[in-house]
Amino acid sequence: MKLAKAYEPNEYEPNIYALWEKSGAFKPSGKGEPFSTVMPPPNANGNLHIGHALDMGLKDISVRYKRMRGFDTVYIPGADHAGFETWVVYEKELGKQGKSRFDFTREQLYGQVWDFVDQQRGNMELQLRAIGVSADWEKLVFTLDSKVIKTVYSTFKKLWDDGLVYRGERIVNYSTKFQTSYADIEVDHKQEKGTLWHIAYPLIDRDGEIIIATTRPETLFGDTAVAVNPNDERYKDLIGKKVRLPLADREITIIADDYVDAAFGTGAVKITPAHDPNDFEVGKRHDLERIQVIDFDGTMMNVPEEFKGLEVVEARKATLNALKAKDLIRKEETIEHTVGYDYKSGLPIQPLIKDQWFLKMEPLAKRALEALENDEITFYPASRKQILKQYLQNIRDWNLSRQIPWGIPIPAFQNVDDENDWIFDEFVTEETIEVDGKTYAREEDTFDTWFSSGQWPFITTEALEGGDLSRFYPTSLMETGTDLLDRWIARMIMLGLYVTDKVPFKDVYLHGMVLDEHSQKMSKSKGNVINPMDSIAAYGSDALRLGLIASRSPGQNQAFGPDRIIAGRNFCNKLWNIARFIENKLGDDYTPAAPVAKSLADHWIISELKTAKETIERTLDNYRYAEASDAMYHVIWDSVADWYIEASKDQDNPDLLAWVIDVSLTLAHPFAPFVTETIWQTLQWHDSLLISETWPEIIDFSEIAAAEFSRVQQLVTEARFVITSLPGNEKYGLLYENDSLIEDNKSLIKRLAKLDRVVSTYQPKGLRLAVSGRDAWLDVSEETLSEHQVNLEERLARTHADIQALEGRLSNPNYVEKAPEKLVTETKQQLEEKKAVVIRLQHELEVLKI
RNA sequence: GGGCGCUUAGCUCAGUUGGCUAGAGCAUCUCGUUUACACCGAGAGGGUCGGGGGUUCGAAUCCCUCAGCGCCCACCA
Repeated sequence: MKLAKAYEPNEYEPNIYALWEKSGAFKPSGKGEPFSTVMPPPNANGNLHIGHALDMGLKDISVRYKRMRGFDTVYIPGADHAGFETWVVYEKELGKQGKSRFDFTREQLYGQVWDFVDQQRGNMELQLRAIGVSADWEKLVFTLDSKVIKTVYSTFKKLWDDGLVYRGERIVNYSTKFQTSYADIEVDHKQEKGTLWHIAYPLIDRDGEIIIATTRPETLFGDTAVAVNPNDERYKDLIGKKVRLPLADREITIIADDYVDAAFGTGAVKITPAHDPNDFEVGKRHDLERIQVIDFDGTMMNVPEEFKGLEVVEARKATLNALKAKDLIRKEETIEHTVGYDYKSGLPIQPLIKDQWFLKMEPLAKRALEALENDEITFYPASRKQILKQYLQNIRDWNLSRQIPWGIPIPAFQNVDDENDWIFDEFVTEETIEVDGKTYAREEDTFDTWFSSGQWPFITTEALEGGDLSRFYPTSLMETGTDLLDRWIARMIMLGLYVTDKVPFKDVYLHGMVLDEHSQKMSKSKGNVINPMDSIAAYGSDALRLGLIASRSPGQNQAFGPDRIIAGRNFCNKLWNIARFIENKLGDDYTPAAPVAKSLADHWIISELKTAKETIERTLDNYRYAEASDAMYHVIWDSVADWYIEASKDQDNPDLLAWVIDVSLTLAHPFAPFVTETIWQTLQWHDSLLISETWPEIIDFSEIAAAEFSRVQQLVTEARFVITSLPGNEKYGLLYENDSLIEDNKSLIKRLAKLDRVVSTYQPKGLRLAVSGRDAWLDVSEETLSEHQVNLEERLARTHADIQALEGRLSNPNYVEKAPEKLVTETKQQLEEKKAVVIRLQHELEVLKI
């Protein structure tokens, strides 16, 4: 088959993917040591972004590489119902239809979102295929599959039985926009300027007032105390006295608590247990009443009529106005403080009291810490392990409840006659159940998505059931974004250890964010988003993958622009054209025989491929993808294309040429799977799939012959350099004296250096190629030669400087004694070579002067 | 307040046990229609590796310090 002049990825990629999928190449072989990785399930609610392309691409490189190296390999794909994330998207859809969640029952909503997600999912899975992931699709797990729910429930039951799960009234981070609570780590903290208002609370039973300082005056209606530090002399005799709460016309007591910092504000703090986590704690210590004044929809409640129903922002203004009217504001100061925001809506998070299911994290974190101490998991980059440890050391209990219908229902029921009587039951499709003659009502909340995601490795490998993938647990590699270190990685480790007694993965690779070409975060609003599907359509899947991994190191955010994709595209085309040349050279009826190195170039290219292969192995074994890709790129472009192909136009060795293309394609396959497989399929001597090939074996070659070829290269490079610096563009001949290397490689050198002729002579003249270290001259005219005197002198000076540096090093006794012997020997050798060059150059200059 | 990271060529970045003349892609300049490729070939220019100090025979790499940038965590109202 004849190849088109340029590689057109879109013509081949879908067919190649279908070929792989149909052949069963993605399935584990059942032979060899297991290698497994689990896809961080993309949200089933939309399109993949560039970060997915990076994430999936990196993993796929490892998977393809390990598969070729004979591991029993599996890449388990997934899709995430993405509870809250999907819910937000769906609620927006409802809004467009003029409806709200309150128009439907929980079952109706669940069904509707299910259908919505079902439509989106197919699209997402097609995109994963376009990216080229070699995942075992038959093993795909959706986070709402029954087996997921079953495992999640059994884990919850175990936690319940072990007393690690509890229901409690706590201040939770609440999104009034989406009407659900968040986990602590989902709150976006922003440092900003705010106002600290000093407000006078009049004393009762005596004259005077106490001035409190607050940034949230609107919560004043919920105050149930004023607190001061017990050691604060200013307020000592006020402790226990009562004040009149302005506007609310209620009496509250001044209490003493160590929590209060006498140096901050006025040293007196209003205590609002229902709307501030610290005040909540103070309230517990002093047994204070909790008055909720902000409703779950973000409007005021339990307040005087004029404030009722106001949004928080409005309520603040109204409260301040009312206080001003009564002349109770003593001072306003600007302060820097941190405000928690809803990461999704951008609105402030309201701390509100709610009964929620919590998980006691300390015992779980303790085991995770032990595993980290014991180096049971290797992190790439290593520094993230320390960060994770710190997180685990300061861990807080995890709020598992979400007030959204889209998710896994929490399998708990409450006795309708006794609010403290909760039982575990999986019969969540019923609103009420009867147990022991008592009626129990279903918990309406669902689990935080990350509670199920946190069990992903042992769920997907069916480690608990001993399914046919259970041999892959613990998984080999977990690869995801750095931003998921605490919300996902930490939880997988903790829950993995808790449920299976094993760490869920051996290696963790964390990649940074893909930024735009000016190092700005990509976002729809900035309009700087690179869509992976657009890139694939324009340049091909391999180009995108090559571009994304180039020069990227773990954990580091990195800029990315079209230049890199284009460089990847160009490489694919280069590979394509190497193949075209070889196909043309070998002909349609070529059948390969055992390759044997004949020419110097043959020995050299085998040596080059060997070095590259070893580099790729060493780097890929340590997930240094960029370096591996770089080694692959350069051996193919620089060594195979620029030198070996050129040399083979002069001295051909068909069997070795076939071997070189095969090895090149195999080495490149993990990085550029589509183009390499496409080419493989067109080479008529293959009837197999490249994806299922084994990693190349290097054939015999002579180091000496390979080194000889390097010398030919040196001479050619020197000749090219000198020729380009000469005026005009005439062709020159090469003269040489008694040099068998040149003699034996005459026509090769002539071709590579584009010389007119190469002839042996006893009377050399012209320009000596002194730096090449050979007795060779370019046959140039006397005029050209004298014009080149300056050039020669420059080179002589440079060589002298090199010699000085080398001699300096060798004259240092410490260097000679302490540096490795090999290094010292090399230095000596270099010195000798440089000296020889000087002699040649000097001789040349003398001749010129005559 | 605590922690982490970054600062290397015009741009974006590699450089993992300290060791040849510090690399890549893109960009720039010169030349090139050679029977794979202009999505190309040949060649070139461009860096006191943020500043200062230290350890070492030897530092982009290790230590200290200063400066600038970025991120994460944390209940100071």
